[in-house]
Amino acid sequence: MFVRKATNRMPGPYCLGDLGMTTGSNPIVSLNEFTYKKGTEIYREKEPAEYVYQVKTGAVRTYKLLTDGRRQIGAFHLVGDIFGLENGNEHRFTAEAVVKTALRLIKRQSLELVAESDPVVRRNLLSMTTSNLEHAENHMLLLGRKNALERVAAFLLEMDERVTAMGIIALPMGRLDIADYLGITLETVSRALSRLQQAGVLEFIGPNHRDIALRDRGRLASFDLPA
Amino acid sequence: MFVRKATNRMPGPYCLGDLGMTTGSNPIVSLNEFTYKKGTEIYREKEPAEYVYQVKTGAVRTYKLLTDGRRQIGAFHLVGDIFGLENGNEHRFTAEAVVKTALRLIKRQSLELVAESDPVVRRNLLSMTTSNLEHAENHMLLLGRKNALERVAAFLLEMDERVTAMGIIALPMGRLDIADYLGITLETVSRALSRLQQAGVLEFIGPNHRDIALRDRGRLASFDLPA
DNA sequence: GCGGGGCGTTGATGCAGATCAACGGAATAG
DNA sequence: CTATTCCGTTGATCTGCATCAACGCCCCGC
Repeated sequence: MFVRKATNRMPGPYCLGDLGMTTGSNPIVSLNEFTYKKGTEIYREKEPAEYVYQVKTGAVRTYKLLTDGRRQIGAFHLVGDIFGLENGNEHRFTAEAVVKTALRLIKRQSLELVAESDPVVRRNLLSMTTSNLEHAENHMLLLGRKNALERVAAFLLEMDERVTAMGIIALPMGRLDIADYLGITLETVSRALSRLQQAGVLEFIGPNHRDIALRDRGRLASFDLPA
Repeated sequence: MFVRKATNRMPGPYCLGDLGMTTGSNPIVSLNEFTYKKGTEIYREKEPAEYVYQVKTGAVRTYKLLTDGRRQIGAFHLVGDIFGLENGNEHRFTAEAVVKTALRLIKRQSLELVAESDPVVRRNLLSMTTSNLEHAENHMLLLGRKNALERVAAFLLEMDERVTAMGIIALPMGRLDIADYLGITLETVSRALSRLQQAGVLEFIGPNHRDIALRDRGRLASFDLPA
């Protein structure tokens, strides 16, 4: 039931680049780039946090597991997002590529060195942590108190602000990932999406039902946070 | 069903003190102390964050509400805990006194002023935010993927490390607060506690069933994170 | 000290979502 | 191009927790 397929580790990173997060004239920090195949592990929970990552292409999921395989995805990281930033010394989630994904790697040590002297970088680092905290706080409300339809509606609205090109949400992740993010099952996700489609709130564009056009954002929002 | 009693605001704070968080010789920051009656609001979600608070006595709950009254408590703040620290300008939770509570108030502005020049304070502030994030991340796993018994077991183990005096957990909050923290109902909390009592894992000490002695922490832990 | 509301518990019942199952179409490997 | 596996959907059934209800004790105010 809760069996998960083993994921392969990828070998280490290789290339160089620059730090997208800093503003204007900042010293160069040690940078690499690397590509991960779909489903491969980027780092594992409790592993020492050596790098911070930025998504160049693709998508990443970060999650925690219970001993019997139940999984809670904490966040999806899409193009441009930075993840893997820890203030402690080890990662608190496992990170995997949802699809073929290119990452920019920043050596944590070098980043901390820059932060030491640059108040702007320091501020950005803090505001990243704060954003993560805020997201987690909102997600606690969703996981603790929203019903299935509300969760899926909230998910679509979140993705609508993040993966939309020309009004179409192109979901990189499958139903199981969505389910494990929302704390429900993949069947329940599927049923909720079907209901929203039948209600005329959304439309599936492609044949694989991962491309979604929102037809009525107002009504979708009304499925979340009900009166 | 989801009706909540209105909570009264208390007037502003009055007294002075010192900053418990700083290490050793630090400049004095603007400090006040104030007492809140049981159930009174300390600040409200979306309100500008003017102060940071430290619990001197009592306990505080911070929560978010849905429009129909469903409530998710994000954290309980017990003696010594600091809460209300926001990096943005407004509070993201509502805070209420669980019982009669004495708080130390620190003007946010003065704290930021100190942080500007003092790397130690800065580090402490960051590590506080990180602790909050870590707690929220663990709580997402609980809310998304654990069953009722596992949630209550996890709650007891968390409280065991925080409110224990002489091996006895003295819970300041009622069953409804626990339920809204764990994303279940108060009846389910009560039933889980009864089950744990009958299993010999815990014992109610007083007559009001808020004082609990853990008799078998190992078995309690086995109810959480099951194999 | 006494009365009453609040809180915790327990039982009966209901239901949203989990689980089990089957199917069809699409992506992928060869 | 074809075979195979994966993925999303839908239906049937089950179940853990929510809901509804009742009761008794404790605690608080008077």
